[in-house]
Order: sequence, then C-alpha cells, then structure tokens
Amino acid sequence: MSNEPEPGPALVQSVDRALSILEILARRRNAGVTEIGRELGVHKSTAFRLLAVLESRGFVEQAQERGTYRLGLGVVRLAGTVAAQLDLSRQGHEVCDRLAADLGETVNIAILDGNRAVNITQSRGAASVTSYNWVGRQTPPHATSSGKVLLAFAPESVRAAVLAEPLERFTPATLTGVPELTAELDAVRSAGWASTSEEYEVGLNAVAAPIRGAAGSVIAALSVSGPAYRLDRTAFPEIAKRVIAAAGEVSGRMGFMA
Amino acid sequence: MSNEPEPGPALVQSVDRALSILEILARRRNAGVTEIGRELGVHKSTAFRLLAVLESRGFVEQAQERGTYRLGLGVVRLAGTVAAQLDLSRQGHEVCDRLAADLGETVNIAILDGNRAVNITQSRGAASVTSYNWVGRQTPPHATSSGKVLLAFAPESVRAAVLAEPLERFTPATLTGVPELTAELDAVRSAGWASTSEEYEVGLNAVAAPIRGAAGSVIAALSVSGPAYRLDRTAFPEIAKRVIAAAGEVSGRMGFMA
DNA sequence: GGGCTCGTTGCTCATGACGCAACATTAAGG
DNA sequence: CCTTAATGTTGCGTCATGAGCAACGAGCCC
Repeated sequence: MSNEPEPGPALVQSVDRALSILEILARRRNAGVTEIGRELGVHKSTAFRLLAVLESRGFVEQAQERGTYRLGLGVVRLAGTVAAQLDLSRQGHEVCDRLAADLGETVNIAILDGNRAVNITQSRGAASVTSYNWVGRQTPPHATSSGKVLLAFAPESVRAAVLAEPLERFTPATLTGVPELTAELDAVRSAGWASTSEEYEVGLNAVAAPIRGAAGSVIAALSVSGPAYRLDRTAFPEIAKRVIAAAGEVSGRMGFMA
Repeated sequence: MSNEPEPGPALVQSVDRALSILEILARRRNAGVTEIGRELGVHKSTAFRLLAVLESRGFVEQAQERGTYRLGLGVVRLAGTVAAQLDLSRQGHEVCDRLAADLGETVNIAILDGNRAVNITQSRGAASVTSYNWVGRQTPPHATSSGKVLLAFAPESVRAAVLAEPLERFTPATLTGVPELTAELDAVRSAGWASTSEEYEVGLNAVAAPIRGAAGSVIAALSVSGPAYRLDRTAFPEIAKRVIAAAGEVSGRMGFMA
C-alpha cells in the first residue's frame, strides 16, 4: 500500500506514513491535505489526521492559506541539537567559500554517518558546472575522495564493516576489490589526502583532506570536486596542497593543535 | 497514558509517541530502548518498534554501542530544506558575532512562528553572563524586545490573535494590558526599535530592531540582551542605533533595498 | 557458572488507525 | 447573489495494526 516498498521487517505503519509526510514536505515545500493523501496513497482524512499530530508538535505548520502545510520549526529545533555537525558546518563554511572562490570549483565537507559519507556543507565556485546540491546526501565511501579520507582514518571496525559488504561499482574506474581499496587507503594515510578519478561519476574528479577535532582524531573530510577535464589527475598534488591547507584551517577552528 | 496530557482532539497515538521519542533524544542526546520506554510510559518492545521505523528513515541512529540511540542526520536533512530560516541565520551570524564582540552582550535573531517568537541564532559577547541557549526556544512576543518588533510589524491578524489571548505576566514589569501593549507597539513602529525592561525576566533587558527581506516586509528581529545593570534603560537609545545598523546590514544581505 | 539487565522477536488480542460518507468552507464563474 | 467544484474537517463503524506480554539471546559482573 505504501509507495515505498519495505522488504525489511514490518514497521509501525502510521509512523512510517507520518515520516513520509515530512519527506514529502521537504521535497515540495508546500502541500495540501488531499495532495499529500494522494502522494502517500491514503485517504485524505488519514493524511489530515497524521498532519494534525505533526502540527500539534510543531513539525509541520500551516501557511497563511488554510490547509496548506509546510515543515515547521520543530524540525529546526531538533536539528539544532545535533550540535557537533552544525558547529563543524558553521566553522567550515567561510573557509570553504574562500577556497571555492579561489579554485572556482565545488567544495564540500563530509562526515561519516554509520558506514556512509554524508555531505553537510557545500560551497560553489564560479566555474562550478554542477547544480547538484550534495548537502544531506549520502555517498559510498569507497568511491568518493571524502569517503576515502573518512575510511582511511576511521577505526578499524568501521573500515572492516565497509569492506565486509560488496563494494558497488558505479563506473568502470570504481575500486571494487578489497586488496586494491585497502592499498588505496594505506596510501591515503601516508599522503594525508585522497582522490577519486571518475570512480563515482564519469567525468567527476575530486580531492579531499581530513579535518581534525580538538582531540586530534579525524572528524570530517574537506573536498574539492570538479569536471575531470579541469580537475585533472596531474593537478591533484597541487590541489591537494590547497585542500590540506583549508582542512587544516578548519581543524584549527575546531580546536585542533598541530 | 502519555506523559503529555492532550486536552485537544485525539491524535494518532503511535505517531505522537514517535515524535515524543525524537524530543526525548533531542533533550538527552543518547538513550537506550528501555530508558525511552520508561520515559514514554510504554513497554520497551513498543519503544523498540517505534525506534526501528525512525531508524529506517534516518531520523535516529544507533551510536557505536548497541542499543544506544541518538538523533540522526535525517533530521538535519529536513531542517536543511527550511531554507529561508537557515539562510537568514547564515547571513545574520557574522553580523551578530561582530556586534556581540563589540558590545560584549548576547545577540539573537528571532522570527515569528505562529504567534510566538523563536530565536534562530545566538552570538555571545565576552561579558555575556548567560549560559542559556535561546536557539529554538519560543518566547512570548508581548514580553520580549524581539517579540515586540515582530508583533509591531506583523499583519493585523497576527497582532489580533496575540491580543485576543490573556497576556501572561512573567514579572511585575510585564505589560499585560491590551491598551498599554497596543500603545507600546505603536511606539515601536514609530521609533523603529523595541525594548524590554525586566518584563520577561527580572534582571534581563533587551533592545531589538527589525530585519527586512527583499520585499521590504519585516522577516525577523535582531536583539541585544544583557543584565539590567549593564544594559540600562538610559543606554537604550544608543544601543538601539547599533542594533538598527546591524539589522540594516542583515536586511541588505537578505536583499532589502532601503 | 549464575544472576541481572537490556535488546530483540513471536504471539495474541483489543483498541486505535483508517476509510467512507457527510458536512463545512472557500474560490471561481455566471 | 447563487451554483458548482474542490478541498478541508468531522463522526462513525470496522478490522487490521499497534502494543503488551513472555521468552530468548547477548553482554557484563561477581
């Protein structure tokens, strides 16, 4: 009945539906009861009731017109408590904006979320050709430069968990063998930076370096990405110097002492 | 059965419980299944199942130890879509940090949320004595400087809604009469700034000015708050000049043309 | 090893979620 | 102003889903 097939264990259906509503509103910005009901595949009265409880707790609110709903500030309040991530993104944004303006490419900060990499900030340069917003998006760690940095400096248990799963192929260049990825991560730890050459997306290259926290451990990765014709393998070492410098600056702001 | 009495219409109980879990985790940062069940007043297996669906959608995640849950990045993703607020907070932060450093007090930006004022940013100065984090917290508009600004420049229907409810008294100084509050809001509109003198909290004074958006309407309020012994009534006009200037700068960044 | 606590799962049942139908509200057109 | 259509909201009845109980497994401590 749900428009999202659930091959896993049965979930509390009504809660699942309510969460779907939040995601619908995140995507659409505004929507009415009937529209939400249609998209969810439930009767409008069900949609209305689910919205009522979400509204009573501030997760959604009604816009000026009657019956048009949008996400509410309860969501922002919740996010506000995920303090570490928001702090990192705030400290890193200015540095990333500067680097993006300098290089003209897209600069992201990513953190490890379970065994996935998640982008939490994005700064675009003038020459940036991508309109894609990576913020909040999960990426596979073995195929992205940020992911490789996060993996290389993660606890062994995290790395083992990632290596225990089949490594998905995205392009002909994706590293999918455990020995080659292991060797790559060893090289990342030695060099202090990582790269991806059309391993996640054909035509997309990136270079990343680790951001450290006050305790000295790697807490995030800062990456520069751009089209392969501009961000060419031969340019990687030079770009890496810049990326390492920027990541170092963010590290300093996070309390890291070199 | 819920630890939150619901005098209003019946809500979808299971969804209400799931949302309560999110709020418990927002408050506690980490919690186990049994603990959450206890606090929610439900059996731990119920808590577990509610957590399972929240986890499947990324709203919560398990920390390293098995069975310890915390808010997940799904929440940050959702908040990321409330673009207008986050944009305002990002544009305003630098200005607020500067003013806070200058004046030594606490600087906040607040927006109107229904008929409440909600703080969305906070910058602290060196002399700031408050460790209280106002971000995400709702305050009564009639008793706070930000609230008065937001009310004064809000549509008449919003003002009428606030004035139609009894105005709660927080201190002996709180304005609780409709005629006196109406007069105060008239004065705010004339002066272009608002203040509160121990009306919300004994010993706490604040001055606020409006932030305008590209369309010229007031979209937020920027306030400076501090202890009454330092932020004294006689200093209000001088402080107001600084607050108006900072609010004007944020307004410019939001696209407002004076 | 035993005891305790917590997380997870299977089972059962009754109650709460949900769909239907009716009513209320709003907007647009004649 | 009236009519129509669309959408939001509410009451009712049904049954499937949510929820509690009990059992089991895992981990930790003595």
